[in-house]
Amino acid sequence: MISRDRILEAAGRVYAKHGFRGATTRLIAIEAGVNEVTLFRTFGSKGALLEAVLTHSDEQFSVPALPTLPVDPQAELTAYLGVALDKLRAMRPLLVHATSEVDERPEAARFACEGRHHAHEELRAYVLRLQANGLASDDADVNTAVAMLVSAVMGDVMGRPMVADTYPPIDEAAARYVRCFFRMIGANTGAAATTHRKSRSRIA
Amino acid sequence: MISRDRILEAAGRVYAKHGFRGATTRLIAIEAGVNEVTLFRTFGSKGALLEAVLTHSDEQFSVPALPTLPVDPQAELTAYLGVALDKLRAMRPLLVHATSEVDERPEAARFACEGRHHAHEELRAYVLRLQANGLASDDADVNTAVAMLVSAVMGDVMGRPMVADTYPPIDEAAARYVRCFFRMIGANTGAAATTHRKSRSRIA
DNA sequence: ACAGCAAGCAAGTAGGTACTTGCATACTCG
DNA sequence: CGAGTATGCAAGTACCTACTTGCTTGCTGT
Repeated sequence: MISRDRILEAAGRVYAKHGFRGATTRLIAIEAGVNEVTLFRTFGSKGALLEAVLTHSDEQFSVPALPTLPVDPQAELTAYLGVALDKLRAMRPLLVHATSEVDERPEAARFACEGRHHAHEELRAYVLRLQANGLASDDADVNTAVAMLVSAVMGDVMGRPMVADTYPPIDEAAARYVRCFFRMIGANTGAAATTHRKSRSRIA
Repeated sequence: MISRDRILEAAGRVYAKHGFRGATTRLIAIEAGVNEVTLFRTFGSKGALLEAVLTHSDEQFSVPALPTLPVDPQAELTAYLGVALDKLRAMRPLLVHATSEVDERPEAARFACEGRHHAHEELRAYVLRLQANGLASDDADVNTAVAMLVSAVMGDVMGRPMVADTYPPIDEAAARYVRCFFRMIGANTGAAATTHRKSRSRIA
């Protein structure tokens, strides 16, 4: 039963590279250093194997929750986005293929959607807490703002490898998204340290 | 030579539905109501056909430019985003498949990236014009804000069909993104008509 | 009327795909 | 030691894929 894990991980890699149709059982077997029959004996069929890969993959995906009581919103959000960006970048290839196969393989839908939905709810709740504590303006369009932030993160992860030059520098991305987001929801960006950040506002 | 166009459009539809590997020549021929050999006689190979589909598709894609001299930024941007959203939604399936196949079919990259890059530059230039005319704050992080707006549009197009409930209502989307964007760049949202829009700020 | 060309049709080639079967090998546990 | 179990290997099945060939049909322009 050692091979099971080897196959799972190999399948993950091959699937990430070539998508479902491109991930042939032969390729997966070779990548796992395992005989092709073992693959069928262990998982039954290619479809079942790929399903196992997806559930296995989003079991491993977890982002630390945002604090219930906001104390330093800017730092908290930046850290949250930083972790989310890292984890999402690691699973980008899987995500993009899963997204494109949602129509043909419905089991991919959960994988491609669940995360976004969860993140949206978490962020939305957090902003409502900010509002409740007077840390964000009341007339903000919270839902749209959060949707834009989530899209920014997803867009960064999905698009940066293809068109890097339209995104903020990778090591500043999280912080910049947060600052822009704070302006959207009318939160004062780091009350105490109102640094004059004018010089940083242009890039290329 | 009637069949050439029929094949091109049929190939577009089949490719949009099944991706490159799933778009078999047989399927395309059937969809076009044409014999399979005609397809090879006209385009030479499946790869060449799909390349023709992509170039054909982004020739047709055009969004009206933003005005050189901004007079009603909110209306102008909203209209611009509205058109972009519509056009992108129409080509979403093509886009998502092209994105997932960038690694294997480099000719798909141009198709998947060019639009985003162009839109970013156009929007960025527009915002700089807003700033020059005193219609947007000078300390805004223009590049990041524009990246977030573009991501919001792409995210809406790509994600809404899968997780509709996290996005603003489809008929208000453009306007809401623009309002949030204006807060990001410190633009006064509709100078003359400072309507009390507090009641509209929450959704679900 | 006749040449030329676009298209259909039937059949075939060479290779890849998921998946199966039968048998041999090794390793583990009682 | 001996039974069970996991794995490897060789071969095969049935089907799909891109692409080709040779021949026929029908329409078009001169």
